[in-house]
Amino acid sequence: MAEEEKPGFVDKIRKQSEDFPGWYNDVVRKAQLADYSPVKGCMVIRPYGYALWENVRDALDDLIKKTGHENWYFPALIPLSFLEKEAKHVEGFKHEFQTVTHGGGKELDEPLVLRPTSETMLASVLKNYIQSYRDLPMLTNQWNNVFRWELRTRLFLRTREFLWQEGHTFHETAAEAEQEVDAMLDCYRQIAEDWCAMPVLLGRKSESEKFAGAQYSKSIEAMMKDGKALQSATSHYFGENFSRAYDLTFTGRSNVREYPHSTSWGLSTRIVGAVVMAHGDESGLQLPPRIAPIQVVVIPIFRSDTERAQVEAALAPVLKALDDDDLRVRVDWRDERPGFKFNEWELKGVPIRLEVGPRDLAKGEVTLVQRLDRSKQSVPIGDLPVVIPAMLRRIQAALFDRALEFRNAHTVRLDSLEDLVRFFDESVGFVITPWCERPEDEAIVKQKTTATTRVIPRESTRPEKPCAICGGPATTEVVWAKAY
RNA sequence: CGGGGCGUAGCUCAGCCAGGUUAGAGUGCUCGGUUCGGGACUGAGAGGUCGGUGGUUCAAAUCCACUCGCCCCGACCA
Repeated sequence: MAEEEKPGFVDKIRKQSEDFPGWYNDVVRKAQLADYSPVKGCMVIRPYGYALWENVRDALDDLIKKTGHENWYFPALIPLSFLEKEAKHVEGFKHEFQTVTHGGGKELDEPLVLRPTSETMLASVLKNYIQSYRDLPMLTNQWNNVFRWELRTRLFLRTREFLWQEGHTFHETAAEAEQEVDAMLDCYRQIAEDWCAMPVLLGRKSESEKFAGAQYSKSIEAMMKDGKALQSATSHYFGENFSRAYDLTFTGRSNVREYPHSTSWGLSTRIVGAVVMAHGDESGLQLPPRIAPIQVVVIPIFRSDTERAQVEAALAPVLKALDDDDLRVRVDWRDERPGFKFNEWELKGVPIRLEVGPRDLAKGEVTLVQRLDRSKQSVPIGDLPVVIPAMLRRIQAALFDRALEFRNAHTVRLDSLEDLVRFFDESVGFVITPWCERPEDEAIVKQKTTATTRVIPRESTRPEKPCAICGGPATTEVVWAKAY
């Protein structure tokens, strides 16, 4: 019988190939990553999803600390007047404010805004700690929640409250601050590529796509399996914008008051949604081993109490072989049939399944099955300490390679508006064109295709051909895509 | 915020158009038996303010109005 015909199949997950958004919702909820909550637009992150986030978080926290930053914590409530000091910033965010107006049953003299981001709080607070060039660079980070009044929400991708880290730094010179922007963007590239196995494009955002209040923004962009782009982290250069708005100054080396140059950069729980959509398939999640909450799930197989005892005894040396702090192993002793467990752990994306049953025991071996392609192999128990870590590394690399191959297969270079419009009419993916950087061109393309500019790639050079949209002299290449 | 779709058991849904016994199915859940290498079978059982409010009617899951929520597509949006 085909899997689709089996009773209850429809209760599992919708097909990725037929209904991508429905598939995404099903996978997130049925793999128990997250769920809807009693509060509109806000989600509950369940233990399996939170463990996944923790693994990404810990890896990034490590990088942030290794690059010299320290973690702080700042208040979640920001006086409205703080936010209003930087005109473009407040203009960009005011429609998303969620505001506390009452305390102790009385109306507050001044409303407090639930932080949508903390540039204004940081500038207001850090001016007390920055007096001299000797206090710079000030390299801060905080892990927190932020609130934005989104009109259309999706689990992990866009919610009214979400978790992230926001780094904020202040520097003596523009050059040093700009280096910081690139250095942190590279940390994000490492998290995306080396940990989440998602190849990303690095580059600068267009003027119309940049962060409110920034001089420029950079981002990493990943391709999802439906060909859409997901902005997976951003890094912003503010110049003196925030320092001036908050009158944050330091005494420079020549004894004059100067404005420091600042940056901010963030990566959020959205990355979890990215991992789901970058690697998942019809059976559910596929988690990169380095961030998988469970890397190896052990399925004992037995038909009687006698066999159960035999399997249990045989499992002792297996678990001992896998007893490594760097290996995350779970044994599934639940009273269910093996096939049920196979399907469930595939839905949850566990990279390796280790089966131990009578047939294996007779040979002194176990069966390893890779989530990647369901390939099976028998391995002597004694070889597990070597075979398992090697297999996890190969799976990690294979997921990255597969995602890169997918992206390459869905990326084209085009030179005209007609070709670009036709591409988005009948296809999905990234389109690279020469561009003159006029915002008017973005409006035209968006109106015709709903695609937007994602990044001006870091490595792009001035093209010889004219702007694909208006025919004017092109100044750069740009990547167009439909985006989340 | 605009357009479309949908709210009936934990989940997926039927019933509504054409109002009429005690509101159903599958799956899940609890207990028992047989099973167990790709989503088992079977017996018994628990589980529902039919999203909410108001209206029409002898009678509303079903018709009407309002409202709340969810999903999709847009707009908006680091």
